[in-house]
Amino acid sequence: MQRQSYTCGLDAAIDVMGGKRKGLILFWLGEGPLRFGELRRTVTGISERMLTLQLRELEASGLVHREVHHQVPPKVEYSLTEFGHSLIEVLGPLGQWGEENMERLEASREARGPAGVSGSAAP
Amino acid sequence: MQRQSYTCGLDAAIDVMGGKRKGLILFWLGEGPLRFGELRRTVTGISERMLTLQLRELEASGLVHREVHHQVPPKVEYSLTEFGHSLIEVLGPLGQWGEENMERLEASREARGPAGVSGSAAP
DNA sequence: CGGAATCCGCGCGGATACTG
DNA sequence: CAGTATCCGCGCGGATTCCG
Repeated sequence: MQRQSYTCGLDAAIDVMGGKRKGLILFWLGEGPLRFGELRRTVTGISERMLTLQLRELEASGLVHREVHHQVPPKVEYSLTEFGHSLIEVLGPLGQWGEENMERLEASREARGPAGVSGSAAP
Repeated sequence: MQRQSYTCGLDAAIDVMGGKRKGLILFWLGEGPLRFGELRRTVTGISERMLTLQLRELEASGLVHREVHHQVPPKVEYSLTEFGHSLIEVLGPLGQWGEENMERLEASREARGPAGVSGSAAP
C-alpha cells in the first residue's frame, strides 16, 4: 500500500515543512540567502548530516534553491524559491502565534517530553 | 543537557502541532467536538495507540479538552480549547496553502519519500 | 466503547571519519 | 568549506491483547 494521498491541505503542508527543523531552516532562509556553514551555525542543534538531508528534501519540494559556486574554497548558497516565499508568508502568523505563547508552550513541553525519564533501566 | 528553549516562535509552534498527525487532529476538531471513535475514523491512517498518545500531548499542551462521560457505553469527547482555537486560526492559511499547492506537493513527495523502496520482505 | 499495556521492527537522527 | 559515508542507538509508531 502506498499510503494514500494527502487527506487535506494541512496534512500536505505539515508533511513538507513539519520535519524536525525544516521550519527553522525555512524561517532563517526567509531572512535572506545563507551558505551551508551559516545555516549550520544559525539553525542550532542540528547536525551536518541532518542539515544536508533536510535541505535536500526542501530542495526536492521546490521550496529551496541551491546555488553552487565552483571555486575554492567551495561556496554553496541556499535561498528560498518563489514557492518557498509563498510558504513562509503563511508561516508568519504561525511563528507569531508561537512567539506570543512561547512561555505557555515551553511550560507544557515538559509535561509532554519529560526528557530525563529514563533512569530506571532495570532489565 | 536539556535541549535549550525554543529558538523562535515557529520552532515552538511546529513542535506543538508538527507531530505526525497532530495537525490533522486539530483540524478536524476545529470543525467541532468529536468522540474517540469518530476521530479514529476521521483521521485516517492512524492507529489507536498513536491517536491516544497524540491526544494526550495535545491535551497536555492545553490545545485540546477531554470530556469524559462516565456511562455505559463509555463516551469521551474531545474538543478544542480557546488556546486550540487560536492555533487553528493561524493554521487556516497554512492549510489553504497546502490545498492550493497539493498537486505540486504530492508530486515532489515521491522524490523525497520513495515509500515502497524495499517492501518485498519475503520471510 | 475507550483506552492501557506489551512486543518489536525499523527508520530517524547523532557522532565520527573521510573526500573534493 | 561543503559535503558524503558508515556505524549504531533509541525512540517512534504499528499490531495485538486485555481491561473498565
